[in-house]
Amino acid sequence: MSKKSMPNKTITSSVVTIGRLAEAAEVNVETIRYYQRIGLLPLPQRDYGRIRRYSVDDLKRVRFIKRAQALGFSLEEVAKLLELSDGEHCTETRVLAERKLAMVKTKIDDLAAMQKALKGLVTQCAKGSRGCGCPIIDTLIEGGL
Amino acid sequence: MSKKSMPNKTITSSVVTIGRLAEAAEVNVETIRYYQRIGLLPLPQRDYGRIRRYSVDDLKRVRFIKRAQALGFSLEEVAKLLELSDGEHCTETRVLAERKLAMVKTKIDDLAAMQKALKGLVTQCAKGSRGCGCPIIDTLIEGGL
DNA sequence: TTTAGTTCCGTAGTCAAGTACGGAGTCAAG
DNA sequence: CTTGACTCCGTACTTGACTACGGAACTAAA
Repeated sequence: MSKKSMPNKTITSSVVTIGRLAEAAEVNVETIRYYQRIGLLPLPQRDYGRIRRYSVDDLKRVRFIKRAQALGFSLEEVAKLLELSDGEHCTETRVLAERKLAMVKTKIDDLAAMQKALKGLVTQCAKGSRGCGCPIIDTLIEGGL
Repeated sequence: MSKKSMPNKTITSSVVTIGRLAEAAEVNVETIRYYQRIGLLPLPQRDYGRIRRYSVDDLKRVRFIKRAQALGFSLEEVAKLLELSDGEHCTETRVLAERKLAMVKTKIDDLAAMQKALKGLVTQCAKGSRGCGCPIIDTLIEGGL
């Protein structure tokens, strides 16, 4: 049982303990408990004895949280995104979704600009031109000195 | 002089004090000082008297930092990105740039997936279909239950 | 020349997001 | 039925990224 190995750990049994969930999601056990405390993760029923059992859905949820975070969303924002999933209240949900969409679009545009700059840099460096700097800074500026 | 107003404050004079720089970049004065302390922002010479003067380049730099942060880069990563700008050491720079490029690509893909999910949600909601939830969570999962 | 409004600098406090700890309870294998 | 690994829970500590504070120095306008 390797601790940190092949990309993407899988849960074979669909009902596991916190330890195996954490391992599969590649986070600390305490992180799971933390997410429960702040309400980001539901505390599952304890079907078998005193110890809680987690499902594949829980794993998906944790992974989603982690990746959304890597995209610059705070846990509070992630919570909002997750709310959309199980949303009633259509109108409300829609407004929120549209707001998030705008946010996402900006991020994509910014990253695309950054990508372009980095690509340019790599090309320059490949050519072996000396002093291969590039004005990366300019990539994320939308006017207004 | 409105404190928080029109998008994108401009620096008219190209040589300003820390207060005006902070205002233009829409950050706290202390944030500027913090960035200087950790070496993210160069401390400018004090040409006129004891007080430091900042240029448009400094403003650009702060704005870049803020936007890169919003894209999920830590200040340490931002520092690396900025190093690329004034980079000598072509080979090294290139390796780093390529690594960052991969990172950026992943982010863009993730965001694109999220965008798609959100769009789907908005459409569903617009149709007024009841119980308009969507599996946003699934958007950021690349296989491996 | 006064003086209100900065700026400077060091140090300390805050907030989000974890991480660690310790003792008691639980479970599964031997 | 013991034993070693794991879980539970509360509380406390840590880290990254600011944010606030306070007193001395500076600067520009009246």
